[in-house]
Order: sequence, then C-alpha cells, then structure tokens
Amino acid sequence: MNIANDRNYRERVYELVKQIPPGRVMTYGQIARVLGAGYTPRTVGYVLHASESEMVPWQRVINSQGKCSTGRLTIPLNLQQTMLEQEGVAFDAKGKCDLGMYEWWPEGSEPDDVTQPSLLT
DNA sequence: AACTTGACGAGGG
DNA sequence: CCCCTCGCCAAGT
Repeated sequence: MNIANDRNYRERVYELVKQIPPGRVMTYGQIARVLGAGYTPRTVGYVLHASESEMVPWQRVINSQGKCSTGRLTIPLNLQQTMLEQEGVAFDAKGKCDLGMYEWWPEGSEPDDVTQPSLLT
C-alpha cells in the first residue's frame, strides 16, 4: 500500500481510536498492527498527537508497557492517566495499568489466539 | 533535498 | 526492573 496515495492516512487512525470503548485501551503498536502496512507505532503516535483538538478519545491510547507516554507534551503529565482512571482504568503506583485486562481489540482483528500451554505436561 | 525529531517497540546488557 | 540502541516513517526545519 502506498501511503502517498492515501490521504486518509490519519483518518484511519482516528476512526479506529474512536471505536475504543470507555474504560478500555489500545497501544500504539497494536493500532499500527491492525491498520497494516505503512503504519508503525511511531507514526501512529505522530498522527494521534496531531488530533488533540478533535473528537478522538486519545487518552485511550497508551504504550506497550501499559503506561502513558505524554511526558513531553504540553499536556500536564497526569492528565491522560487521570482521564483513564475516571473511566475505570486502574493504575499502579508506577503509573502502569494491566494491559491484559484493559486492552481492547476491534472485532475480527484479534491477534493470534491464545495457545494456552494448559495441559502440556 | 538532507537531517532531525518524535504520544513507540523489541531486544540486549 | 532500568537503560541503551536500533528500526520504523511522517513532518518540520
């Protein structure tokens, strides 16, 4: 896919982010993966910061460590975390949340299925 | 047109 | 668990 041909490069990110339900989160890398070729975690972050003033629930996008990466922005450091906490996302003392619990996947875009080693022995 | 800079992520030490 | 390095690709200078 040729990005130069696709003026909706940003739109796709916004549309996806808008689908994240309150109290759930997605990571930059996850979004890049769902959107496919041409998208990388970095570009997703770039695209997202440019939308600050739009109707996009940007606070629901965090990094793969389960933390907010808004350290260098003009945004107050804890704003994102505070907003998420108001939606019901719990963070520990280190500012980290449990991705296994809050991470959300759009329908049909699930990663590889579980492969539980349950009865291995 | 080249160089730098990110709301990142995986891997190694 | 923290810190560093590298790969990634659009935008700004």
